[in-house]
Amino acid sequence: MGRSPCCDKLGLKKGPWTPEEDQKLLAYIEEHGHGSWRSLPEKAGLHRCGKSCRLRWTNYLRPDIKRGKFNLQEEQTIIQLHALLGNRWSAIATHLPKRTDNEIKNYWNTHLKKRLVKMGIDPVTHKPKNETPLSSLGLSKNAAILSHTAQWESARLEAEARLARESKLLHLQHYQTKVSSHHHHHHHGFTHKSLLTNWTTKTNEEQQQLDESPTSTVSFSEMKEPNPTKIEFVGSSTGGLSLMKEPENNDWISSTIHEFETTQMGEGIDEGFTGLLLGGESMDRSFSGEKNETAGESSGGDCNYYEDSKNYLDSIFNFVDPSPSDSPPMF
DNA sequence: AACGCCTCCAACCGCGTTTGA
DNA sequence: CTCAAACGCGGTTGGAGGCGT
Repeated sequence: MGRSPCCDKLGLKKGPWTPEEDQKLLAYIEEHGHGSWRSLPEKAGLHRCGKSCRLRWTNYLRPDIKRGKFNLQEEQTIIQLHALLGNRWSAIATHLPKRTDNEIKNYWNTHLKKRLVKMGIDPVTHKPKNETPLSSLGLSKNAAILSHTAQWESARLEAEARLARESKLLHLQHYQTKVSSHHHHHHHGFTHKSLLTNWTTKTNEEQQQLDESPTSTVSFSEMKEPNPTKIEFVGSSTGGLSLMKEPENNDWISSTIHEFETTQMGEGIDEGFTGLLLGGESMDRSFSGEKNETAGESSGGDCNYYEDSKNYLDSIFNFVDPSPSDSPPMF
């Protein structure tokens, strides 16, 4: 089957967007919603393909995007979720509602991945590249646990993605009736705001709280879910992680996350894992600057690497499995 | 000033999945 | 059920800007 023509059509513009184009797209979506991306460019008077418009909107023009530097909690969340989910940027982005998957992906590739590499940690597996010294520190068991958990999470993610899609659909219908009846009553002047970020209907107060917090609580409890198992997102408006909770059989994961939040985020955010990985300049210093590393092992490089890697892994393991004795058998 | 190298990120590309006729 | 169109995702690219020489 052939690919869809998309931008192949002659006369369609590519490359950076001009302010005029942004304005056209913004004005059109504000007025009509995006509807079909395919037909949008023509209606909006843009000489772009729908794909390009969608990308511009979702990655740049959307009014609910938080721009600028990632804070510590966001970095921490990305690293932890990446350890669990891998390069599933859109899934990771659902837990950082004001960040786009593209932004997270870029930030990972340009910053976070490099940090891990400098620590001697494989950014793909989140394991130390040289297992041997760390194995002697008793980490191999934890690595196995993490690997198992990652597999489990991977399967769980499929369900999450399905739910998200279904939820999107439900709320799209809700939105389409709403947008025609009451325009321009939201703050920011975008009636579709909540639809585009969190798919659930929220009160203004709830939405305001979300706007001010790094991450948000996303609840699926309102959904007409055909699956009898109740599934919902849990999290705190004070930031940190929001992961899906399946009370029937996976309660320990959410309690694990909750425990992680209270121990890692609530107090001592500069200590341990956070201080280690997310300490910004201090971190960069301890793992030597971009250009000055190389032969300078004199400042105790290797020992610190192993110790730091151990702390890093411990932190992730604490996140996914803080108290193995209390955890139910997984398989 | 000129040049080369590097970093960053917006945008593109190609593919898998979903939708709907 | 089939198949083309549309959508959404993840990988990759290219150009702008920063920095050092």
